Amino acid sequence: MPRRIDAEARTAAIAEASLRVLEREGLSGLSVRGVAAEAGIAAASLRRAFATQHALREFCLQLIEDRVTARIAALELTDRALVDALLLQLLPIDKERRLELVAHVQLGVLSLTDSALRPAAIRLSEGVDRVCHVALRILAEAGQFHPSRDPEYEAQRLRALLDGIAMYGLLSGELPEGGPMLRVLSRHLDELAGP
Amino acid sequence: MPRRIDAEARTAAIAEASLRVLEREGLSGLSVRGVAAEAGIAAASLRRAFATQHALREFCLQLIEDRVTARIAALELTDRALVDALLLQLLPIDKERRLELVAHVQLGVLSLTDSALRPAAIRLSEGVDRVCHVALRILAEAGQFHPSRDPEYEAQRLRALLDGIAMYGLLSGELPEGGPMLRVLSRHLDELAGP
DNA sequence: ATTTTATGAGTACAGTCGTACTAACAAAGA
DNA sequence: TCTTTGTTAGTACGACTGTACTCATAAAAT
Repeated sequence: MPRRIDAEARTAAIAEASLRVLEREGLSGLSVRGVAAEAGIAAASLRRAFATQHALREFCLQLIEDRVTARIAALELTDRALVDALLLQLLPIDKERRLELVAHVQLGVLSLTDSALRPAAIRLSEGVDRVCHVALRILAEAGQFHPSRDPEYEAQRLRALLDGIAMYGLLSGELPEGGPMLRVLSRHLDELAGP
Repeated sequence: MPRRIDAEARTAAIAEASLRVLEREGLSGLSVRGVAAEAGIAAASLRRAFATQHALREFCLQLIEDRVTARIAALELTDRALVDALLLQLLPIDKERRLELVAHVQLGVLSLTDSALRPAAIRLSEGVDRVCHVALRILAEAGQFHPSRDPEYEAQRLRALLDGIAMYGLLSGELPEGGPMLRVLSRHLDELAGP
């Protein structure tokens, strides 16, 4: 009957505008009017797509996970090269990934004091965990993970290392492709092949 | 002549109230009226101590550094036990350290979009770096850092690992003293003694 | 006792916030 | 063509924000 619109595309466009606002202005910029202006729509239209601020914030976290997942799924590599590419998707090595990461930590920090947002933040965190586990399994299948090493320990260590490198990259502005911090990650992965 | 007051104690009390507010309510709670109420003083008095919001936020970061530094200086341990204690001061293992860390990341994330706050945030970050370097030097002097290892690489790796564990601890609520994440750190330090 | 200062409480201003409306308009299905 | 739906734009409300005042009071130094 009526004016049909692609609701999914709308919400996705709004959420992507939200990520841009989050990176440029931070949490305080994630307002109804601000996001609507960034998305180029009326505030009332945004309000139709997301009835509350909480719904918008929650969907932003979901979008980040979706985007990272999609990029990872599109990787056409194997073995160590795949592991490298996998982990790089979670680090601020360029503008696109930095955008996601800034938005991610902004909402993650908000979730520390906004209990309603914690489930979504924890879900995203578990996704990072899964990536680390998968990365180590790929290394193992490629024979680049020494049998004497403890997979669970290494997974948790890799996860912490990854997060720490990401935080460093965010604070220092950028993570140059061949820079010292990425070399730390690469060297760490190298060592996993030995005992 | 006049009613003399301990300005230092006043600003410190205000900043400590700010940290409590930051942990309980997050960045949006760090308002003039909110902090003044938490500190039990009039808003105008807070405004006398800190003329702008930026001054207050900056001083909070400074206070965090001072508190951690003071705790570290008070440690009366040696060798590996000192290193353990040193690094634990930067992790959310109890309420006091969690308070500091939550406030730290809140302001750190704010500094991503508030360039005026970045110098202070970077200063605090460099303090963490120094702690990591010192920790490795203590290990080396205790003979628990294998000569074949690269000190600079290990310092950066330790720093990222520490930050990552801290972030995990914040998100998961608490870091139990003998929990898996602290065992990761301990085991990592163990490995530094070998080649 | 007088002077000097910081305090507390209060008021004010111009913004922004989330949320909730209304009303006019545009487009697609029946 | 008519109906249904989503769009804009605009308004409104109460609450909060940073900043900037006033003013009476309490306390320390002279």
